[in-house]
Formats: sequence, structure tokens, C-alpha cells
Amino acid sequence: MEKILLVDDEQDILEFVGYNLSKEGYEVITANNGKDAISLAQKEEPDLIILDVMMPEMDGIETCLELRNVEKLKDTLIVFLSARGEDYSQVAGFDAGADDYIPKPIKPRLLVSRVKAILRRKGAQQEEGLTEEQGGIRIDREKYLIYKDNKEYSFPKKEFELLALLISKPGKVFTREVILESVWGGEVVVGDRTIDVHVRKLREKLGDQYIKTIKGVGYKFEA
Amino acid sequence: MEKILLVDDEQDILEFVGYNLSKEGYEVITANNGKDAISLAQKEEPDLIILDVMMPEMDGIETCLELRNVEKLKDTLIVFLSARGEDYSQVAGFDAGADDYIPKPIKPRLLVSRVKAILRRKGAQQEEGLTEEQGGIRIDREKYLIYKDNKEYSFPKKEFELLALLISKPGKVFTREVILESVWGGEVVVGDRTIDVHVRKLREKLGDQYIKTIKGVGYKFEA
DNA sequence: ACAATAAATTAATGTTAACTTAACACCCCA
DNA sequence: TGGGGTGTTAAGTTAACATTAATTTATTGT
Repeated sequence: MEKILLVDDEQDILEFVGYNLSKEGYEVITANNGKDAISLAQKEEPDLIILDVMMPEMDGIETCLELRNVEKLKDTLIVFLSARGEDYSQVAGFDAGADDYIPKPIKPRLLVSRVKAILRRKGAQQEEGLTEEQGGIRIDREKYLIYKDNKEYSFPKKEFELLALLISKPGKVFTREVILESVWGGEVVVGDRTIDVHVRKLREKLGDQYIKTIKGVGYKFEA
Repeated sequence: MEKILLVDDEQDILEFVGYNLSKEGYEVITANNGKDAISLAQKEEPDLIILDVMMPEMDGIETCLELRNVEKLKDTLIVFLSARGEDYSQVAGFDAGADDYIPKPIKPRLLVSRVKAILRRKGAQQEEGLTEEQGGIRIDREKYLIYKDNKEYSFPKKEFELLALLISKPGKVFTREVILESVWGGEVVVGDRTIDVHVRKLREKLGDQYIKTIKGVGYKFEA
């Protein structure tokens, strides 16, 4: 049974969303602020965390960033609840490392289908982890090797990590912020062109067709 | 239970692949040439068709093209089996309307995980398709893509954000002021015609019927 | 420990798509 | 019939990215 941590300051929402999810067979645990959420998440290691964006003291974005800094929650799924119109929250949310978002007002059916979809995607990724390849390129973290056309290549660390990140969710656009955060880590500040140059190297080695630029947004991998 | 139609001229392959798939709980039916495959597909309407590229008389590509001409098989999944090295078959196969391909020699585990992945992708599409679509247009923020008539388009950022805003509340009129605030952000001051031009571009790409002008008020999206 | 080599970053400059502006056409209504 | 509001096109401008080389920083081998 999949475990979902629900975080919101409003008791109503916790009950409403919690009810709908447990009805579908999920195990639901709750917290009503960011702090509790973080400690509870570490103890319970849920499969999915649903965070309200708007909360007093520590909002969803902030909470999300903190969660992402916890090693064992690195690939826990995080989904935001955000009011329509707060369009910015989507962008900011994805920057903070969210995997999806659910618009308010909450419609039970949409909620449930989103949650199902995202958990399925995760299951899919884990299952495919070792065997599945994307667009003829396979990556082996353990051996630190890239396979393409039956040949194996050994990439430098940063290039490897960058490729691994992009390929981990083919099609998804990763912003520069997310890339920096994820490949270079928290506080490191590197120049503006560093990512570009690494992308260049990857394209040089793999061919231009794999990594696509979305101007003003970021980069993505495509098969 | 999902139904898979297996097409190959070699009895060995049919048995080998068929065995591995039915072991995983799929219902497997078989044909050993293109002609039979087409008539069987029409009768049985399988969820997935696995076609060997190399077959006497009518090869996989040709069979695939014919299958794609049958209305009720339009979105049936088709996967090719092709010998390594016949790299071209991938290209030709995808041109013919294939959804994936499995390389020979066939490794049972890869085969099964590919089949699972592709059927899951289909399931996901169908389920998610319903959630956020307006008038045949769907927006995927994560991939930064617009889908219309099963085709995907990549829009520049401002156009994307503008469309996303309008489509977020179909029918609602957004004033120029609100649009500027939301797409361009707080303090930016741009000229009077800027929004018009972006609307023009969207209409050019999507067709005129979607974005409606309310004179003296603003713009809205309509299905 | 040192040179040799590779990797990562910065710097400088080129390139281009995206965005904005400008100029004018149109249309409807007072 | 003229003015407010919008549509259209093309031309101008710029922000973002690409590219290449130079420089700094790590890693490796002896």
C-alpha cells in the first residue's frame, strides 16, 4: 500500500483530501505545517507528499526545498496544491523540485487520477531503471557508463550527471536552476555559460538530436 | 487482460515470444503473415500488435501501413521486431506509424519490460487525456508542449504562458491589465500592441476560432 | 611530488529566435 | 467622419543560447 503525506494548515482540506485518498486505498498521514511535515517525512518515508503552497510561517515552496535537501527523500514525489490564478506557483514549484501540481478548488476525481498517474509514473521509472533505454541511449549508474548503438562510453562526472538527470524524465524540461541544484549542488555558484558548455559536450558526443533547448525555460532530453 | 497480436513467419519466434508474454498474463494471439494479421486484427482488436519486420511477401512495414489505414485500429499500438544492424528499420518503421521497436535477438526481460512500458504509456495517455483538455487543445507544462489533434507543438515562452493563462479558465475574459500582470509580471511596461501580436501568433498557429476578442475588455479562450 | 593529462569553468564573441515597436489599415459606432 | 480600439505586417532590438578558445582546477601516473 502506498503512503501519502498530506500537508496543509487547514483541517478541512486535510480531511477532505485525506478522505478521498484513503477511499482509494492509500495510507494517508498528515501534518499541518512545514516543520512537522519534514520530520514526519523523514520518519515515515512516504511515497508521495502533497503540499499546500499557501501556509503560514513556512510555505510549500520552502518546505519543498528543505525536503529536497534530505538525502533519503531525494526521489520522493512532491505535488503542490495551489489556487488557480497563482500561476507563478507552478513555475516556482517546479523550480523547487515539485513533480506535479493539483489546482484548487480540489475536484476529487482529478485529484485521484493525478495521484494515480504520478505514482504510476514513478513505479514505471523504478522498474525501467536498469533495463529500459531512452532513444537508444542507456545509462548504467553503477558502472558509470553510457551505452549507445551497442558501444559503451565513459563520460566525465558532470556530463554524466547532467545526462542522467535529463534522461531520468525524458521530455520533461529542466530549468537551469534545477539543473544547477541537482548536478552542482546547493550553494555552488558557477558562471552562466557552464551548463551550456556541458550541453555542448554532450551533444558533441551523442549527436544534436537528443538534447533540446527550450529558450527561456531550460533543456530536455528527447528520444 | 490486455490482448497482444503477434505476427511472424517463424514458428519458433511466435512460440518463444508468445510464451514469455502469456507468462506475464497477456492474452496472446498469433498470425504468421501480414494478410492474416490484418484480418485477425480487425476481428480481435488487440491492444498491441507486435510485427516482425522481415517476412516473406508482405513485410512488417507494409503490414503496418495497411493496419494504420483501418479506422478502428488507428490508435492501436504497433511495435516492430527487428534485427540489430537493420537500423534503417527503426526509421522506416516509425514513418510507417510504429510506436516502438524491439531489437533482435529477443531478450525475454527486455521484451516484457518494453511491452509493459508501452501499454502503460497508452493507459496513462487515455486517463490523463481527459483531465485538462479544452476544445481539443491540451497543455503540458512539464514538457512545455501544446497538443492539438494528436500533434505536439513547441511554443515560445510568452505565447505558451499566454495560452496557458487563457485556457486555465475557458470562457473567462482576461483584461489586458491582468494578462500583462500574469504573463509579463509586475513592473514590466511594454507597448500597447504587444499583446495583440502574441494573440495573432497564437491564432496563426491554432486557428482563429479559439481566442476571442471582447472589444474594450480583453481576450478569452473558447472551445 | 611532479609533470602530464583530463575536466571544469570562465571569457569573449557570434548567432538567432523571441520579443517589441512602429506604422498603418480596418472596423464600428457616436 | 473621426476617434477609440484592435488587427496586421514588417522591421528593429534584445535576451538567451551556441561556440570556441583560454584559463583554472582536478586527477592520474610515475
